[in-house]
Amino acid sequence: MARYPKEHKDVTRRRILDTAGRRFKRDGLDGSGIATLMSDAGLTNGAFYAHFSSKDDLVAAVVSDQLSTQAHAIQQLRPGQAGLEDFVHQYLSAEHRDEVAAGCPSAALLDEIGRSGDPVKLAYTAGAAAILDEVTTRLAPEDPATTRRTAQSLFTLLVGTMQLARAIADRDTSDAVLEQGIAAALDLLAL
Amino acid sequence: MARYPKEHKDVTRRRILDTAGRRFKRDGLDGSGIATLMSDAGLTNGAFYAHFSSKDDLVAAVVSDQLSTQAHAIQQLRPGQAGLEDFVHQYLSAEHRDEVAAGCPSAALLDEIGRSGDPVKLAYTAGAAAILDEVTTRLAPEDPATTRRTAQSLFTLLVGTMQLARAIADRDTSDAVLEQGIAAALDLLAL
DNA sequence: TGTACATCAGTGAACGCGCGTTCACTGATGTAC
DNA sequence: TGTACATCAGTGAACGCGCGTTCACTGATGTAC
Repeated sequence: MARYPKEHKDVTRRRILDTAGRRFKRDGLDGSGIATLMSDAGLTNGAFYAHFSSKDDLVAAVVSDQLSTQAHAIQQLRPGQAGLEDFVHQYLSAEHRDEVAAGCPSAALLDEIGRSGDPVKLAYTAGAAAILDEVTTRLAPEDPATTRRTAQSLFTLLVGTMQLARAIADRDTSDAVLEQGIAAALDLLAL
Repeated sequence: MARYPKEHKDVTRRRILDTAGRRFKRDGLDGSGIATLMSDAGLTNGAFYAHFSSKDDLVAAVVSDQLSTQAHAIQQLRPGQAGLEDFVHQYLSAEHRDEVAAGCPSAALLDEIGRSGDPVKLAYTAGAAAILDEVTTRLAPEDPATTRRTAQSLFTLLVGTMQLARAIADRDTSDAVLEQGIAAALDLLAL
């Protein structure tokens, strides 16, 4: 197999990015090996280095891809604050808590990204800025400084709440954490 | 070496817990191996299983220990809300951001704890409840439900903000994230 | 008080395994003549 | 149109290494006589 049409390699790369995104979020960056990941993508381990120069390179690419996907999803919501309210309900749902692989990359990986090298952090920095910009433009920008603060508060509150809900062993307590989080996030938007 | 006075084994266990706490927070749960960890504690790998039945058992013990240490630290603060304001400033400081090994276990490990098994999650659940109780009792309990919500909001906001600050490559941007986080957390306490 | 023995915290080599990465190779296709 | 060749995405075995865990052993101490 080779000499495929031009787009073939791009298609494969995309498949690796999607597979890696799900695996990383489910099993962590350290908990996901190249060989099993490539096997999940229907390839063998050796093919990996035709697409990425190292695991770190893949991690940076996945972080970048996942965050821009999330920024796009936020763009697609109902316009204005109403969209953010929808987002809060989606984000702090039991479904999102239980579907880590398909969920928010920050909730799944943020502390591991903090332990990563500069290329990964740079990818995250750019991606997070795009998301915060998107949230900020949705909040009426009467007072830009305070609005930026509200956007960041909303983001960190959502991420922290989801991580807490996932770390709690008892389902009822975890559900209650999500409910309190929703109320707190909506309060924040109402200010 | 053996047949030490009664307390000797407890002293060694404590040393392993402290060493493991620092390593886990710095390098992650998956990123810390038993052999190097025991070597840091001045012992050889084999001795580990005289103290813990498995790595998971150690992780659960460390999580429990770290969170109860944090609950105690919160107890020692100035009484009432003033103590919580002090805590916000300590927590969202550049020093705390840069000293992961000595810092908050939730900021360093929360998403990895969410990926762990039930014993670890149970240890976290109990530890987090103790911390939230401590914070709740410091907030005037006029309205217990709302107070609990404020305690949880403060906790998730602090953890999320610290993780975000650590994941950002640019120091100035990270400093700004901490400042915004402090303002948001103090706003929350002022309500 | 002096000696023999039981205890058990800690030693260190070994186990099978999966890790990230390298590399000589394959073989279906597009291109050149 | 038909044949020879170059391309290169993907193969799969191999590398040295660190992982979590097991286990026969050591040897300084407390205890029994």
